[in-house]
Amino acid sequence: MDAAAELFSRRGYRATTVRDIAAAVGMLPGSVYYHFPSKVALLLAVYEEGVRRVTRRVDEAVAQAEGPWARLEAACVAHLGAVLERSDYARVMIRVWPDDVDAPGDRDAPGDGDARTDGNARAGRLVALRDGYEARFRALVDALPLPPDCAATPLRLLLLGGMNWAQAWYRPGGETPADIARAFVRDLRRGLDSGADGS
Amino acid sequence: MDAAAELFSRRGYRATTVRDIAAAVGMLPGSVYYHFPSKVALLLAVYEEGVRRVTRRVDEAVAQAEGPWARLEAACVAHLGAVLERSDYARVMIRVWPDDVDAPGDRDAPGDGDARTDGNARAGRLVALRDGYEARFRALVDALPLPPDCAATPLRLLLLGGMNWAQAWYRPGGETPADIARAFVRDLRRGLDSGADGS
Amino acid sequence: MDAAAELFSRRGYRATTVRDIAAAVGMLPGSVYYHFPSKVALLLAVYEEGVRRVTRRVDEAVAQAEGPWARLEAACVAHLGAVLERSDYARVMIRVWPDDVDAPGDRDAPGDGDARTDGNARAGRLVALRDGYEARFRALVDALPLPPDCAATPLRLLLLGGMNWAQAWYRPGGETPADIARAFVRDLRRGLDSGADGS
Amino acid sequence: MDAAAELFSRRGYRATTVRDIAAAVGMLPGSVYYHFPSKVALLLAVYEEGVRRVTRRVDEAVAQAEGPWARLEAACVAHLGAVLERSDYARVMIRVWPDDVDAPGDRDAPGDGDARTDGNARAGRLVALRDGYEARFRALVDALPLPPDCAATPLRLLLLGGMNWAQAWYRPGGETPADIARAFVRDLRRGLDSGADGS
DNA sequence: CATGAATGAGCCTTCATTCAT
DNA sequence: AATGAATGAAGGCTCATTCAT
Repeated sequence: MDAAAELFSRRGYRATTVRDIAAAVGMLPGSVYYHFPSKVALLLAVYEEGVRRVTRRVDEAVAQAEGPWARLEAACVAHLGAVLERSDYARVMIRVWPDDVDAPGDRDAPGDGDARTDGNARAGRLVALRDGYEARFRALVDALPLPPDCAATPLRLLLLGGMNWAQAWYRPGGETPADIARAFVRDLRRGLDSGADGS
Repeated sequence: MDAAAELFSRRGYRATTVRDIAAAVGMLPGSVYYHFPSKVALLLAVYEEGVRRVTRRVDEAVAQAEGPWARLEAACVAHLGAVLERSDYARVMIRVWPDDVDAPGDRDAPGDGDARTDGNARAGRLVALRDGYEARFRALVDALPLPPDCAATPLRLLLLGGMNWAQAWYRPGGETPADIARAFVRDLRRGLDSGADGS
Repeated sequence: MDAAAELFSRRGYRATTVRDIAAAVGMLPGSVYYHFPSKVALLLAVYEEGVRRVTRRVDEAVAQAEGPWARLEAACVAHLGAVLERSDYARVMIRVWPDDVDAPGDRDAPGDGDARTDGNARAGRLVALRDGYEARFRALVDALPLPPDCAATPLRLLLLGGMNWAQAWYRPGGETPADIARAFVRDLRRGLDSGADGS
Repeated sequence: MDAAAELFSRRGYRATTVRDIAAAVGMLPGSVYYHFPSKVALLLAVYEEGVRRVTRRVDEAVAQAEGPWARLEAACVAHLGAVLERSDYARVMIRVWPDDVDAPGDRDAPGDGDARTDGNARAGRLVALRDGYEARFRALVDALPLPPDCAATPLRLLLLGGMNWAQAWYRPGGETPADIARAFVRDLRRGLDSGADGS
């Protein structure tokens, strides 16, 4: 029944109705609630499964590569493949913003109003899941033999962002996700400045 | 009235109600419709203004820089600054996915089903606006003195994606958007591989 | 399974779900339907049992008392005890209004519209049960040596109403139901007793 | 629009749907929410109005009577008239039990589970309103010249209960509510009156 | 005897939108 | 230029009920 991942990944969380999901599997809306207590719970389950799958895929790919750059490249190939083509579950991780799940009526909750402090539990769960996953990339990038004046953080953020954003422009049929991932890593690895001049 | 940009950028299109927007300016929901024929039209106006603003900002920055890398860097600093801090309008460009505006009831339209062909007019307008803007970056990257075997497209996509995705993790108070943008460009420009080994 | 009486008596008929009842005995909702054909049937069974129990209790109490006033008092002590403390089944008789069981969709049934004439069969059953039980009190009050200008009906209605309504304010810990019942009867008796005899 | 009182008083709170109420005034369900933020709020408004009306009626009647028994009788005539015939609003006070408005899903709320301690705010409001009103009767009964061994509380409870429960059996066409109320008071008075005087 | 899975009608509520004033 | 009142289509969710196993 978890092909609800397909709808969440394609239309986003809010634009997907429980009715849509039910209809997609030939059920009636009420029936969904036998399996999941709420729409949010369904999303959470899908999201978790997405993280689980992409994590396994990446871990396997990394395990088979040698050398820090090769490992990072393997991870990126796995990540981008999952996120663009392989798995609706993984796609959900990218398409759904954590705060999409905040209750619509919970605005101006009592309190000092710092939404980042008393942050919603559900959104928080999503963020935690994503963070847990991305820790892998942190480790991979930290293991790189980088020039002393080059910080790992922006590099990681650039790479992950570039891949995640790919959902905005990627269309099947052109270059494969694997090719794209390899190009990204290669661009970062070697100097792009052919020499000449500069600023 | 266009401080609706704030809500669209913070909560997304679907999670923002016309009521919210009206209330934010002390109006009643019906009154919004005197100024804009529909919620989508409002978004479009905001989106267009966002594109306009970020375009101007980028163009000005580029005009004052010399050399292809410096010009790209200036553009990135302008872009990231707008998208992260400066402008709710610009933020909307990133936060709102074009297909968020597709009519909820227009699903499974009859036809051959190629969403790219019969694509929704409103979503199409948004895409067109974004594409028009991103053409600047295409030109900027094409002007770079790149190694012969290095394609401009993935490079551009990586850079833009890295910047746009920054909305997902950026929090004010740390490194400035300008610093981040410069780090991104620098990382791409010079080689990151310190030499040693590889594979 | 008939500890569903507890829920009906505490929450009322409509506020109690079949799920609640099933869960209270460690079953699943569907399983309830092996034992009872419908929720209404369950209520009816509980209601009947309630009437049966309170009837037995009252009859026993009355049998052991002598004199019309003493018999009435005994009946009231038994009734109020059952209805306030002793039995969830009896409590249901008071808490559930007969028309609570009318089918929600059966409104504006075609016909002459006299709700008392075409009255719903289920509600009617409940009313009949209650009436049958209250006949006891009618007899008890009719047996009282009342002044000639004092009608038995209002007296009975006042007494029964006062007792039944006690569910609205009674809290365990204060005066006992028996004390309350005795006070009610005594308040009515003084002066109503034309003189003759008594308990 | 407050003719929703009619439905609440006739069918009870839970059995009355917002659709019913809207239909009764030729509206659509959503339109009700322009005037009241929720079904509970509507009930509260009706309930409050019911208390207000019955209070005014009783106060006026009491003001025109002289002597403690006459004042009590006047109050009862007013109360029973309102509750049985005059006002749907007043009827709601009797028909709707405060805990009918408790949220259906709020069961097993966190905490030690004493529902009477952490009682629901909405139910509490209803109880407070009713208590405020019934204080009048407390004062009226306390002012009665009762025999020393006769407690005012059970007397009041008997009388109020007898009247409120009348909704369960009263049918228009027979004795009038005023007659019934007078009979109730008279039944109680004879003998309860320590002798002195009266109306 | 009981469960797991599903149904379908209905519920309260939301929300973009309309329109006379 | 804005409001007040309504609309109507959904939306998430509940619940009595069914039924094959």
